[in-house]
Amino acid sequence: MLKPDSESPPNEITVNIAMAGLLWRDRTGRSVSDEEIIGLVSKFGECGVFPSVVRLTQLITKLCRTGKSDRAWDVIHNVMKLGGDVQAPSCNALLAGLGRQQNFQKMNKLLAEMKENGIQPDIITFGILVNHLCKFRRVDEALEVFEKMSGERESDDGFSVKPDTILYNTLIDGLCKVGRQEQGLGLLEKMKLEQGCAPTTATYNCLIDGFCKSGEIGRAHELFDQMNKEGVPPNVITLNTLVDGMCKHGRINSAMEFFNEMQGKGLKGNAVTYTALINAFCNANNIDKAMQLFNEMSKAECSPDAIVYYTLISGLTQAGKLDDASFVATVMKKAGFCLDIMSYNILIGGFCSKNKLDEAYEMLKEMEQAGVKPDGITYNTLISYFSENGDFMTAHRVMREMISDRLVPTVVTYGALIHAYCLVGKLDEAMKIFRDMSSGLRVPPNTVIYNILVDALCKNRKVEVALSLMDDMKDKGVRPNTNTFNAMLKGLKEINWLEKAFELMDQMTEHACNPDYITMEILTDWLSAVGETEKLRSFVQGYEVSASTA
DNA sequence: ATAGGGTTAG
Repeated sequence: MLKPDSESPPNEITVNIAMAGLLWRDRTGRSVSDEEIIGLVSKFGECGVFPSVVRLTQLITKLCRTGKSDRAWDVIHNVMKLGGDVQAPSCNALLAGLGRQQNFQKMNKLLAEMKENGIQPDIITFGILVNHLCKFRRVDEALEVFEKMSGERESDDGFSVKPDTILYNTLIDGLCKVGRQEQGLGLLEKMKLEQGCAPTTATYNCLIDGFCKSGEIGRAHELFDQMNKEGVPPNVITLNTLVDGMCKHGRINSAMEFFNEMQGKGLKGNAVTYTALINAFCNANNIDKAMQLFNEMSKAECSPDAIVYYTLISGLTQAGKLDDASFVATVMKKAGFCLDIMSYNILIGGFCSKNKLDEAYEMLKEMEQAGVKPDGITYNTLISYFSENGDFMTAHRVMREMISDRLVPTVVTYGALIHAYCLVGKLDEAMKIFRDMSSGLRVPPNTVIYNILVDALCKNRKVEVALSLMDDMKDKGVRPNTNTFNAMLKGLKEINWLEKAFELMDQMTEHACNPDYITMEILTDWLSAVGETEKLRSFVQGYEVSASTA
């Protein structure tokens, strides 16, 4: 390694050349550890020689990318301490690293230290801060940074860096992603008033998406009209955002109409457009139309990608058309795509639900040949299939395979077994698994697990045991939901334990568990039969009884 | 900086 005390005195060039080599590998091809490079920087630094801004930034970036942002922090501080010239790009690299770790405390600290050390942050610095805050939905803090950067607050912590279009777009997107699109509109007006911050297609796309996601399709469409009027050209993302928004809010026909209208105007769709539409038609049980759109793609010179294939395979599987689904999988492979784990899982689940175990095994074999490892969901699907069919031996065997495959059974794995044992009336086995998972196996049961058991216990007239499970939930901090109470109330109705039912109704109110139509079905008959309609009336008061069919 | 699929237990 180069030493500061070699014949010629070290200078910036020496350290840069040394680092340039060492960041990758040294002359002999030996890989050099990060610590050696850090040591080098430190050694040179003590002689007053520092890497260039570019080299230092490269080192910081590398450290952050390999999860060593703590060391990156040390390096920056060391260079500062030794009097080296640290500039914004190096700090930005560290900020980005800290941002990926959601370490906002340190990000703020770094910003403060930049100010202390006279390092002028740039627009990128604030871009990183705002971007990461928005990504983790901390939009109010992002807005604070935004106000601080331009020094609008007239306080001494302003930085007088002017925001640009990208920063505005980031903020608007952040606001829209948390449902604050109205506030996003406010920023749109603000940026129009500023120099060099003209709204772009992306600005409108973010806003349109915000209104689409909140179901305000009309407002979204108004924005679309507005951007056209202002001469901001819509692009395929604008098109897709609106098409998807319409599809997701039950307006498939409007979506098709809009798509056709745009195509007529020369704005072509792409695979994303077709995914939205195919997905919508599958969900609306219109497989024919979905297939038709799929076939139209090649004519429109828009070849399907893996997601389009997945969407179709998933839709066909859900419609029970397994033959068609595996045919599409074949076409997909012929087109040069590989099925991913989700596609395999969908197909395996589909074959299991059709009781076609041979085909399911064939898929397993195929995925092994394709080098796609089964994951927890694959195993859970199989465990669920075998348990549901009463083959508990095989179910347990598959679970052991799962474990030897270094996968951890989850609450869903145990849930499948518990549910199946309950269905065949083997409550003892179910309770045994429940106790195992919560004690030794360290898989905390959730509401679903408790609901399966409470329901089964009540159906088997073991109401007292079910009640004790509800106490257990309380102890463990697992929140009951409407289904829990429904199961319990049904059990209480069977044995006509009225006082306990009243108690539970009060608890429902306390837990803000809205009664649904099942609750009402149980209570209406029962309470009117025993002349307690008044109690029922006061119970439903203040609730919107949901008409769900779940 | 902006658009699409998210599969397993009640």
